[in-house]
This record gives sequence, structure tokens and C-alpha cells, in this order.
Amino acid sequence: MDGHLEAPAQDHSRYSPAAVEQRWYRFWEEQGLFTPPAEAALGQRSFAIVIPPPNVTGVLHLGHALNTTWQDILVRWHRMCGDATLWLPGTDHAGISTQQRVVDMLRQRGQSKQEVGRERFVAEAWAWRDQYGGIILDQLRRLGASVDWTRLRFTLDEGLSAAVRTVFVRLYDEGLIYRGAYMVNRCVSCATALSDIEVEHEDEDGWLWRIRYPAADGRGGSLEIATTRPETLLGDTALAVHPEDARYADWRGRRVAVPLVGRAVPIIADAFVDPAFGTGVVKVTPAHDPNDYALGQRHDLPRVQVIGEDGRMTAEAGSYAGLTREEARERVLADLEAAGLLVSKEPLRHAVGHCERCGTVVEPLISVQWFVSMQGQLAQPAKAAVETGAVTIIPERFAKVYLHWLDNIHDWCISRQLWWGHRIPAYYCDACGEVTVSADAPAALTCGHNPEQVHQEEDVLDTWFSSALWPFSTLGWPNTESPDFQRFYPTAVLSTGYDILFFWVVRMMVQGLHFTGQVPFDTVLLHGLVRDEQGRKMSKSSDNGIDPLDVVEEFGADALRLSLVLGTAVGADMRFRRERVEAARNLANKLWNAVRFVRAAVAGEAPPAAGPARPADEWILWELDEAVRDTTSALESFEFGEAARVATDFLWDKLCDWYIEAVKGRLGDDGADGAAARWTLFTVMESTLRLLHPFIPFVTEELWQSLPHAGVSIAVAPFPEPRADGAAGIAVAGHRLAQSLIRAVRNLRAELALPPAKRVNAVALSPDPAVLAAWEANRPEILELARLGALSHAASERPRPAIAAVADGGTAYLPLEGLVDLRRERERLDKDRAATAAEAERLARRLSDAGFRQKAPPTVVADTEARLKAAQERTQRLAERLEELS
RNA sequence: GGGCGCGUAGCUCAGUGGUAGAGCGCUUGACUCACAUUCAAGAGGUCGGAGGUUCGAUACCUCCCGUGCCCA
Repeated sequence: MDGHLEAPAQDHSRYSPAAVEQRWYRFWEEQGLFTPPAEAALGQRSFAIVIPPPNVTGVLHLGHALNTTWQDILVRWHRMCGDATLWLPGTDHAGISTQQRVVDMLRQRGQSKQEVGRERFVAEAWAWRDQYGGIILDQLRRLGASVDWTRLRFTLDEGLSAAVRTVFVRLYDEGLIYRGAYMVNRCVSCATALSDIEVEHEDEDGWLWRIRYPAADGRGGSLEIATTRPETLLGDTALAVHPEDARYADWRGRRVAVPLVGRAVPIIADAFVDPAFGTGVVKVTPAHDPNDYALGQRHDLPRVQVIGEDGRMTAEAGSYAGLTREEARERVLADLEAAGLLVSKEPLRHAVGHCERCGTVVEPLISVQWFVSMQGQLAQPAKAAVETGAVTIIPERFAKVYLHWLDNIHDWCISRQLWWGHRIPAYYCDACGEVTVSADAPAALTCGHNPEQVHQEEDVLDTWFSSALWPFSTLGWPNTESPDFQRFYPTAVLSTGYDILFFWVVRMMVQGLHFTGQVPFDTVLLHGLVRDEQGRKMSKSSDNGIDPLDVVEEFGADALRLSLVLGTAVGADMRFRRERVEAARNLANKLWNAVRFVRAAVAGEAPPAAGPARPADEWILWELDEAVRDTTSALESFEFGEAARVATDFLWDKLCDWYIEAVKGRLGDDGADGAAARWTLFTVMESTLRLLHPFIPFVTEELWQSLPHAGVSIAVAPFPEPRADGAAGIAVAGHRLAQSLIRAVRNLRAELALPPAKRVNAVALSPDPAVLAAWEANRPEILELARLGALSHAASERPRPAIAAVADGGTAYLPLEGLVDLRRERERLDKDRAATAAEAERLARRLSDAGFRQKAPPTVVADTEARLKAAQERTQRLAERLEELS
């Protein structure tokens, strides 16, 4: 990086982020600025965030960009505040997705997973990871994420894997992990079991078929049932009605024949049945429906599995064996029709479960899986932590969602029939089948047989099982003496999308509390979805996804970041809008040019300390203090949009539009006034860069380096603080009065279409000597910014006729007879007078209300009185002026 | 069915128990020596509807309408 520290910023009027950003990221990384110092300074606070580990197969999308921006703002801010700041990066191994990639890769080589075998398959997966798994990490660099790359973690790292084994064994020993045959969701395409929350329910248009089941007890008659899944009738082992449904009271205890298979099954009564749905009779297929499974348990029904794990009909399905679920449905319907048992069909919109990963319709199947018992011992502390405020969820409303979910939590199916992942540390004795659970290959089996003769469980763990440990496994746990764990756990903030509140946040809370006894983080920040310009969810299938890197290429990472935080609220979905990025790009450009101006003004050297000399100087220093205070308090409450708005408004509206324009005439001055101007301008500009750095790190670094500076990087320069003595004084108030006058004159000039080059003289009158003094104190600024030739206060010089600009505290008259359309002028003044009078009337009415005077806070009453006085004065002056014109 | 959002300027969205805001768009003027990715000025809103609480409601409460999401 030789030389570029001294390299001047390009002297173009347009900022080119592409030429700048990657260079600075390399610099930050090489300087090790994102690695917290090894030793904490005395009294230094620590601030840690673990990144939500992106899927190793993933590519960056705008949701990542938003979340990364939030975290980077927090982290850069804390780092500049001098905290020992750690932002720990990493990726997760994404079991299903990665396995699918490797399977595809093998298929292209003409190989199958079975052919290569488990060991080689896993090796191929690692090779795939090494080749492609870093893509998303480089994308985070492009966004400016100030993560500590020296602490990069991966969920399959040895350390993290040891944490996974430790947790599994402990939960097993505590009886909180168990293995058994239960109904779970199976994705026949991904060929694995899924947990409940990996199933997405979507309403789909389907059919409700009515099917007749003839009596099988020789007493004649038949029962009509309604179903959306006729193919499962092959596995029916009962029909059910509501216990109080009089229509079917006679049927209870009788038997009917399952169509096509002829099996005689009982009619049972259960309050689960909704008598109002369909015919009030439901078929019961305990092996293929979660509700029927529960019914089957209550009534001790046999289970007949007619659909296999591959989604095809089993031998139990008789002549349908081998057909897919879809084919079987067609055949069953045709055969029912032929048998005269298909009564009717009607359209029905109903929820169908799909695999969250691949979209395939999930099949509920009974199989042997591993589960975590979530209720009670695990869920309770996680609930309590939020209820007691040990953890704050922002926005608050998600706390309710979180608690409600924990109240209704189900056991978590954690086994996956995959090869890529943490293989479950359970060992089966080949001699007796006994299960031994052990973090390492067991030296002794619980059954006492020879430990040589074991085979390890084939299944791996749900990826989320390892993600749940992320806040502490990445910091060295289970070694609780590890320096990072000691220093940075619990972490400070966990920022992620609300869509993975259940998948991840809850589970981290559960595991963190159970295994460390502490909350894993103090604050949970949840962001919304970034949608496309039409408000649609972005997705690969609808091809409306926007690649953040395309945006970075075109507008710069700073512009993307700023556009994602400006004008957005925490937790709310937002639309991505191109104009927003353009506006943010324009702001970066504005900053660029403002600094160009300052650089020219100070000619390469930091101006010697001078302090403010004129009211304008006092005013901008005071406004800066305000901006620093407001930005800081917004950051403290995680209001990123508000923080960015305050900081950028200061830059544009205060510093650029007012102060730089006001100070221009003084910068070349050789005396004390020039020195004060240069010092103030430089001081404010440099502070502004630091204020903006957390939001737009690249351009601020480039510009900060181009100005005289102390220190290696703005990234480790102190965040601005308000001056201790920065109260608003008379000078500040005076400058604001001058600004009001300037605005009033500008307004007039625009009305009259006076070109800026045209200088006019003005007479400014006020009954208040303080106002006159303020104008006098700001005379050069007023002359320049209002484009006046001269400004006098003597009433005798008041030009007649003239046109008036009514400002706060007084009125300015411009001698513009001939230019003035008197009728239009009267209209303008009258409109103003009417509005001001209405305002005065409203305020007067409020003040005459005894309730208001008694109950409103005194400051509000005083404020209202002041406003009334100002409105009355202004109305008076406008009326006088109208009088003069008539 | 249960729960939670949202409805503010033409568009997209901030926001607040006490004077309604921004960006873009629109109108008018200006290539003013940092910036036309700019500057100055302006138009535009009974803050979805109806009640209620309050001295005061766009904001708090209730209901309704519209719209979106989560869970079952």
C-alpha cells in the first residue's frame, strides 16, 4: 500500500467509488484495523457481534446487504468510540444445499453419491467449499464489512464441531435428546427428514373428493367421507366422526370397508373431527397425516404405510406399488370412479406443506429420528430472558411472537439423512444394538460389548443445531477459559432478519442459556425483507432479484449502504428503489465536492487552532454539536435511518448550503478572521467525515486521508463528541435571524425573477434593537447570500415605493419600483397575511382555553405564547405593508 | 381460525400527545469561481373511515374498510 496514503484524492468533480473502495478495504485489512487489540486498555468496554453466518452456498442478496450495513454501522461506531470491538465473520455449512451442489457436480461427472461413498463424498464437499465457499465472504468485503478476518469461522471447523458433539452428548445425558419413531416431515426430493419449521405452508387450489365407504358388517349402508388426499385411503385404518354428531351416532362401533383394498376398519368418535367440514366423516390414515397419527395413538389404531421414503407407493399399496404419489392419486380416483364409490369433487383451497429448500410437497412419514425435547427445561429460560428484559428484542412486537412460539414449541427433529454435516455421535453395538452416545469414538460401550464392533449413526445433525451454538462456539466454547469467550461473551447485539427468529434466534437463546448460563446477546435487532420496486418478494424463480454487487458497481458500496438505511424503519419491510441509491450516490458526491473545496481552502495544512470569529462560525459549530448529539442518541437506540438522516442533513443543509456559502468570502483573508474561517471550516468538515464514517466508510476514508490528518485511518479515529461548552448563544440566535432575512429576500427575488447576478440595495427595519444588532453582526453574510448591494437600517432611507420581505423579527424593503407588479405583490402579501392571521387566531384560541393553561406543560404554554406574539407581529407588519401599497 | 403489521404529498416512505417531513416527480429561475449527481424559490396533504380518551389526537383506545405477513 505504499504511497497511496499520500496520494491526493482525484481532483474530479465527480466521485468514482470504483477507483477507491477496494483499495481502502485492502488497506484496512492489511493494517489489521478490524482486529481488536490483544489486551484491553484499562476500563475499556468490549463490544462484540457475531455475524449471522451466511449459507456457504449462498450469494449475497439485499437482505444480507441491509443486515451487514446495520452491523457495520454499529461496529464502526463502537470502534471509533474506543471500545474493544469484535465483529466475528463466518459461514455455515448448509447441509442440504451443499450436499445438493456436490451431488449435481458428481452427476455431471457421471457419478452418483452412492458410487463414490461417504468418505470421498465428504472430501468432495470440502473441496467444493474451498473453491466456492469464499464467494460470499468476498462480497462482504465489497460492502465494507469491518469484520475480523483473523477470527473467521465455519460451522464444520474442528472447534465448532467439538462444541456440537459436546452439546449433543450433554443433552443426551440429560435426557433432552432422544431417538424414536415418530411422524416427521420428509422431503422426498432432498431425501431427508425436516423439522417442522422447515416446512412452508402455502394455500393451493386443490379438490375435496367425497368417497363412499360401504359397510363391512353386513348391516348395509355406507358412509361418505371427504378428503383432499384420496391416494392415502390405501392406508386407512379407521373412519372418524365427532362424538356428538347425531347423524352418525348409529355408526359408531360399526365397520366399513376401505374402498379398493377391502380392509374392514372401525368407525371411531373423536372430538378432533369438525362436523361442519365435508360430510363430518374423515378417513384416518395414521401413517400419513399428523392429525391422523395423533388419532391413531389415541384410539390405538394400526398404521399401514403405503407411501415410502422415496415418495413412491409401497408393497402395502398392493397393485399401486411403485407408483409416485401423484400417479397413485390418479389411479385411485379412476378406480373409485369405476367402482362407483367416487361421489363428487369440489374445488378447495387448502394449505399444503412444501420443503423450504426445494419446494417439493413434503410427505409426513413415520420414521426413526433424533429429537431435542424443547419444552420446559430448555424453553423456559429462553422465555424468561425476554420476559425479564435480560434480552431486548427490537422491534418490541417480535418479543410477543417469540414468546408465543416458545409457548407452543414442539420437539425438534435434528437428524438429517445427509452426509455433509456433523455426524451424530451415537454408536450402535453390532452385537446387541445398544446405543452409546459419546463425543469421541467410544472406548467402552454401555452394553459392555466389544467397542471394536460398533457402527456410528449414519445421520448428521440439522445445520441449525450447530448455528444455535454460533455465539459461543465461535469464541472458543466449550473451553470457557478461552480468552475470546472470557472477553467477548455474551455478545452485544444479534442482528438478523425476522424470518429466522424461530430457526435461529430462539435456538441460540435456548442453547446459550442452557450451556453458558448467560444470554448469548443483550439485544436482538430484526430487520425486514428487502422487496423489489413493486413490493414483491425477491426470489430466484421470479427473476426479480437485484444483485447488490451490480448496485455497488454502478453506484458504490457507500451509496448502497446509505440507501438501505436512510428513511427506513427497523423491522419493517422495505422496497429497493433505484432512485434512492441515486440520491445516496449524490450525497457521496456532495461530500466529495465539499471536501474538495475545503482542501483548496486550507492548502494542505491543518489550520492552526483559532476558534470561531463570526456568528456564522458559532452557528455551524453549534449545529454540528446538535447533529453529533442527535446522531449518537439515534445510534444508541438502533435508529439507523434517523441517525443517517441527521448526519446527512447536517452535511447538506447546514454545512454545504449555508456555512460554506457564508464563509467563502473570508477564506482568503490574511488576518484573524480568515484564520478563524479556515479553522472552523476545516474543523467542522473533518468532524463531519468522522460522523458519517460508520454509514459511508469508503468515501469518508478517501476524503479524510486527503485532508491533513493525524492517525492511520478514519476507521480508528475518534467518533465526534459535542463540545463541552457548546451552548446556543446570542451569536447563534443572531445568525438564525440573518438566515430568516436572507430567505425572505431570496423568496422575493425568486418571485420577481431577479437573476442572482443582479445586486439590489435593501433597507431592513425592526422595532427590536436586538434584531437590528443581529443583522448588523451578520452583514457580510446577508449581503452575499441575499445578493444585496447594500443594507441599511435607517428608516429615512427607506425607499418608497418598495417591495417588502417580511422575515422573523423585521422587514426588509427593496427599492424595486417598476419591476414590481403591485397587484401580484398585494396578492402575495395578502395570502401570507391571511395564513399568519389564521395561525395567530388559532394560537389565541388555544391560549384562551382555561383547560389548556391549567393542564398543558408550562413550556408548551410559553412556547405557544411566543408563537402567538411572533404571528401577531408578523400579521401586523404584513397589514401595514398592504396598507402602504393600497 | 389465532396473532401481528401497514394505510401520511402524484410515487416511495420517515415521523410525532402540542407549527405535518424527506427523496423522487412537478412549476419557476440560475452552467453563481466545491458540486447541474448542483443551487435558489415554489405548488402539492381535512395523516384510510367512524366513534372515544384528552385542555389538545395524524399519533393513544374501540370498531369498520382496504392491504400484507406469521402461526394453526
